[in-house]
Amino acid sequence: MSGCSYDANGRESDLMAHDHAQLIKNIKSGLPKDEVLQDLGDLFKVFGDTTRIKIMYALYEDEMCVCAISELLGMTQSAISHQLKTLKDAELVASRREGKTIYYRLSDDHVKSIIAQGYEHITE
Amino acid sequence: MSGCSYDANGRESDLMAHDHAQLIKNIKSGLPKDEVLQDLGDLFKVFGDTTRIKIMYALYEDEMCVCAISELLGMTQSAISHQLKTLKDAELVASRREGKTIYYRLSDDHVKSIIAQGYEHITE
DNA sequence: TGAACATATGAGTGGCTGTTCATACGATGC
DNA sequence: GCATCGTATGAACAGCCACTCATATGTTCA
Repeated sequence: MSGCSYDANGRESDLMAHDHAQLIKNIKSGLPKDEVLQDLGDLFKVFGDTTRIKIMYALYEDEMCVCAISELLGMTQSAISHQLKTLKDAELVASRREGKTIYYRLSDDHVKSIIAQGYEHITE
Repeated sequence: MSGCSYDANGRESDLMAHDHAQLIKNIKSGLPKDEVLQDLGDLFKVFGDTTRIKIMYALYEDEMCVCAISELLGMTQSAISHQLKTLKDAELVASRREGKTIYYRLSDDHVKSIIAQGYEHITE
């Protein structure tokens, strides 16, 4: 397993250098459910792509239509559309239709907060 | 290119349904440098994995050694060590040595903020 | 209805990434 | 020195993901 000497049943072993069992039990009880942790990872996965970051930044101030985003980023309409779907599935952007055009906007203030925190981290 | 009718030179075209050129110029000037956007994506990529999320959550309250984390998550010491390296390279965790044992901790309050914001987003 | 426009979507593909396995490194105690 | 413990690391491999290409959907206008 882990390699260091602990007692898997929760009792302290003579070989133990530090008390794992109790610590682990405590931390384990404080952790969110696996499902939540999975969802959290999935959410940040959506942030973890430069194209999607650019899209979200583009929508930071105002809504934009798909072709404007495509032009702004110098990328295919198809590529952008696929990414917008990903963003929408994660409920990070929302859209409205106006004739043939579909305008996308950030759906949430969390998006800005998360990006802002990340920005702070890398620029400090 | 994008498929919708805009004038690539920045002038309005008769076919244009909405004024891309000026909008794009404005937004483009407000965007962070490509390098920064790349770094932002790379940062969130680190958050975008369940194992690493679990590790960060485990370190939320207190530091832990590698083998304790391994045991907590029920994963190989090697797997955890690899992920800790990823986290350390992103400066999300820091470590200190105490004899043979190496303790890891969150290196930054941004980590907590980012996770907290993400948590809010998925649980609202 | 048909043509043009704006966007969406499915399949396919190359590149990235998380885990495993084996092994190396560093510290402690004998 | 040598054995052992705790951790790090390189190679290899499987699964995933962002883009491309072709095509479909939905809207407007004539």
